[in-house]
Amino acid sequence: MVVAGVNGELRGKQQRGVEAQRALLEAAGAVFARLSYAEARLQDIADEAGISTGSLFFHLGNKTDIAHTVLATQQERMGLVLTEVLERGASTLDKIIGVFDGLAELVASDPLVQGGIRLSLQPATELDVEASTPYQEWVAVAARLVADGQKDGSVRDDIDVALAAELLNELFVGAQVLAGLEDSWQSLPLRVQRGHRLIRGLLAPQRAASSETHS
Amino acid sequence: MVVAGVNGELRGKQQRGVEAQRALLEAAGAVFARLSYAEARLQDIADEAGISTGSLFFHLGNKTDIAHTVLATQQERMGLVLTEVLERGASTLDKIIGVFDGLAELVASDPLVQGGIRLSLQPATELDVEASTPYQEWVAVAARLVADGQKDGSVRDDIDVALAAELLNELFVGAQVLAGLEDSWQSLPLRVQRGHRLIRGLLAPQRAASSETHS
Amino acid sequence: MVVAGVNGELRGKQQRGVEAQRALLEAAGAVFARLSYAEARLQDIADEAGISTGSLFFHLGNKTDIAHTVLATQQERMGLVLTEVLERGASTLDKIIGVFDGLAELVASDPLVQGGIRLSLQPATELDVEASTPYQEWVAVAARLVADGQKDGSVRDDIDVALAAELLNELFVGAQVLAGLEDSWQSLPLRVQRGHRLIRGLLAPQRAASSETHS
Amino acid sequence: MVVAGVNGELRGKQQRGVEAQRALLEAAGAVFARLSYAEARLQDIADEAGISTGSLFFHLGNKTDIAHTVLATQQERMGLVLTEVLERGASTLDKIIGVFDGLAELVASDPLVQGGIRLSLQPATELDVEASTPYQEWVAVAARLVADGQKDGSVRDDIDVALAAELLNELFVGAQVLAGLEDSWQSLPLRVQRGHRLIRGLLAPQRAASSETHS
DNA sequence: CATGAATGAGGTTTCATTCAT
DNA sequence: GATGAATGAAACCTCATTCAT
Repeated sequence: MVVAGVNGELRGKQQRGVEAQRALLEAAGAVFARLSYAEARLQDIADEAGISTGSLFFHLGNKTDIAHTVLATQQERMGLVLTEVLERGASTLDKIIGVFDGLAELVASDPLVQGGIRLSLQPATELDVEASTPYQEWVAVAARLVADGQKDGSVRDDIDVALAAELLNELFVGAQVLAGLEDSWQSLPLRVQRGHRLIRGLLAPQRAASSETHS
Repeated sequence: MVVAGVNGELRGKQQRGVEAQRALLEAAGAVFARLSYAEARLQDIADEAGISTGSLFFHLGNKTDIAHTVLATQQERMGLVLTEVLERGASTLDKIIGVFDGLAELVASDPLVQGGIRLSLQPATELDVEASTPYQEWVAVAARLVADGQKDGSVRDDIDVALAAELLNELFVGAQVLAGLEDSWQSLPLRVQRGHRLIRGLLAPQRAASSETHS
Repeated sequence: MVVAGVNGELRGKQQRGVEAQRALLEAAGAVFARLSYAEARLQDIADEAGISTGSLFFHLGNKTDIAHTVLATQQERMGLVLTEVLERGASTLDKIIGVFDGLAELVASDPLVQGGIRLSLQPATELDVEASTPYQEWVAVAARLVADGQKDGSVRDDIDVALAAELLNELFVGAQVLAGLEDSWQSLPLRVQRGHRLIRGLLAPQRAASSETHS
Repeated sequence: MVVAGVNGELRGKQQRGVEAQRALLEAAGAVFARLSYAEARLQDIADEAGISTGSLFFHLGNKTDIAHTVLATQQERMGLVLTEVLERGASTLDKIIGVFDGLAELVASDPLVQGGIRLSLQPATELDVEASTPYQEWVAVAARLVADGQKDGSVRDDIDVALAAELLNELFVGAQVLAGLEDSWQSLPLRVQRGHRLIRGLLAPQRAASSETHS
C-alpha cells in the first residue's frame, strides 16, 4: 500500500531524526558532566557522539539550546522517578526516603542527568534565570511530602515543615556535590543510604527516639 | 643604620607589592564569585581592580596562577576562622556549631572566599586535582571535633564519628551551594542557624532527645 | 504514431520540469531582490519555493548557476519589452520614452527582474565578468534609437549620440537604484514619468525649446 | 617636566591608536569598495592593513561597527567637499556644478568613500536602516541649492524645485553606479563633466536656450 | 613598574553541497 | 524525482598572553 509506504518512510525518517537527537543529547549530557559549560566545546560533544559539529547544530541548535535541552530532560527524568516512587504503596516517610534513593540511583547511572546537575550548579551567565529554580521546586515537593506524612502519621507532628524541607534539600544537594567531586556520583547511592538514619531521626515520630542514627 | 634604611625601603616596596597583590586578589575573587572559571576574563578582573591587564600579569601571573592563589587564600582564611573558634572556651559541641557559624559569616561577607568556593565546586580541567581535596580536609576536621566531643561528653557516645562528619560536611556544602545560587551567600548564616537544631539533635547526648529540632 | 506518443510524454515531463524550474527561478529572483548574493541562502530560496534544498540543486544546480540563470532570464524579459515597444507605430522619440516606461513597469512588477537588477549591481566576485556588460548593451540600444530618431526627425540633429545615450542610461540606472532603496521599485514608474520632460528637453527638436521640463 | 612627559606619552599612545584606527578604516573602505559587505572577510581587511584580525577587532569592533564607521566617515568627507565648494564665491548654478565635480573627484580618488558608496547601495540586512537615508539628505541639499539659485537668478524661475533635485540626484547616482562597475570610479569625473551641459540646460535661464547640451 | 596595543590560536556558528533513502 | 540528514570548510569573534614604550 502506498499510504503505508509513505507513512513508513516518514516514520522511518522521523524515527532516525529522533534517535539521533536522543543520542546527541546523551553525549552532550556526558560532556557537561565532566566539563563546565564554558569549557565544554561543541567539538567534544560531536566527538563523543561520533558526528560532525554541523550535524550537532542541525539537530540541537545553539550551545545554549543544547544546555537548556539537557536541563529540561534531566528535570523530566527526575520527575519520572518521583512519580514512580509516589505510586508505590508505602508510608509517606518511606516514600520520602524512596525518592532520595531513587534519585541517587538515577544520578549515579545516567550521565545526562549528571550533566544537568553540573549545569544547574554553575553560574553560567548565558543560561542563568531558570537554572536555579528547579531547586525551589524540589523544596516544594519535599514540603508537600512532609506535610502528607504528618497527615498519615508517618512523620512527627511537631515539626516545621518548611524548615525540614529545606534541610532535606540541603542534605541531598550536598551529597550530590560531594559525590560528584569525589567519584563522578558513583558513591551517591551509598551516601544517601548513610543519611537514612539522620532523616528518620529528623522526621520519624518520637517513640524510640532517633537512636537509629547512631551506631 | 643604613642597612635598616635600605631594608625598610625594600620592605616598603615589598609591602606595596603585597598590598597591590592583595587588592588584585580580592578583585579576582569577586569575579570568580559571579563567573565560572572559563567565563571569567582577565579583563574583567583587571577592570574590577582598576588596573591594566599587563599589571595583572606582573602581580599575579597566569590565569591558573590567579585561581590557585585565590583558592589558597580562601583556605587560609577559613583556617583562620577555625583556629579562632577553637581557641574559645566552650564545649566541643558548641565549638562545632561555632565553626559553622563562623564560616558562614566569613563566606557571606568575603567575596574572595566566595570566589574560592565557586572555583572549588567546578570541574575545571585546568585546575582540578587539588580542587576537591579541601573538602576531605574539612571532613577530617569535623571527625576530629566529633571525637573530641565524645571525650569531653558534649557529644553522645553511640555515634559513628566518620559518618557524622560526612553528614555535617554534606549539610554545610549543600547550604553553601544553595545560598550561592539563591542570593550570593547572603542567606548562608541564616541557613546555618536553621540547621543548629538538627545538628544538636544528631550530636547532643540523649537527655532531652532531639526535640529541639522541631517547632 | 508511437514515436509521437513517446515524444509527447517526454515533452510532458520536460514541460513539468520546465514549469518547476520556472517557479523556482521566480523564488530565487525574489530572494535575490531583497538579499545580497552572499547573504541569500539556498535555504531561503527553497523555503520561498516550498521545496527541499535537494530538489533545488536538482533543478537549478549551483548557487552561481542559479544567479546566472536569474540574470539571463532578466535580460530576456527586458529584451521582450524592448522588441514589443519597438513594434508599435510611433515616432522614435515616443518609442524611446515608451521603452523607459515599459521597463519601469516590468521592474516594478516582476520580482525576478528585481533580483536580476540587484545581482547585476553587486560586485560579487563569484559572478562578475558579464555582470556589467548588460549595461553596455543598453547604452548601445539607446544610441541606436537616438540615431534612428535623428533620421525620422523626432530627435534634434545637433546632438552627440553617444553622449545622449550615456546620459539616458545614467538617468535610468539612477532611478532604478533609488527606487530599489526607497520602496522596492514600486515608485520606479512614477520616477521615470517625472523624467519624461527632461528627456524630451534633451532630445526633442528646438521648436518650443525645452520649456516642457519646467513647471 | 613630568607633566609634559606624561602628556606627551598619553598623546603619543592616543596618537598611535588614532592613526592605526584611521589606517584600518582606509583599508576597510578599500575592501568594501571591491567586495560586497557579506563577501568581504575581516581577514581581507586585516591583510590589506597588514595587521591581525585581533587588532582589527580591538580598534574597530564588529564587522557591522566597521561598516557603520566607514559609512559615517564617507558622509563626513562628502560633507566637507560640500561646505568647501559652497564657500567659493560663484553663482549658485556654478556651485551646483562645482559640488558635482568636487564629489566626483573625491569619489574617484578616495577608496574609503568608494567603500561607503558600495555599502550604501547594498541591501545588507545587517546594516540597513540608515543606509538609504543619506540619499534623501542629498536630495534635500540639491533642493536647497536650486531654490537659492532661483533667488540669485542663476537658475530659471519656472522650474519644479523638488523635481529638479530628484533628477539631479538620479543622474549623479546613475553615474556613480556605472562608473563603479566600469572602472572603479576612475571615469566618474569625466562622466560628470559630460553631464554639465544637460544640467545647465535643465537649470539655466532661457536666454540662449539649452543649446550647450548639444554638439 | 605600568600601560595597552598586538597577536594568534581556538571556539561557535553558518551554509553550500552531497547522498542514502 | 524528492527529501532532509550529514558534512566540513570557512567565517566571525574572543581572549590569554606578550612586549615595546
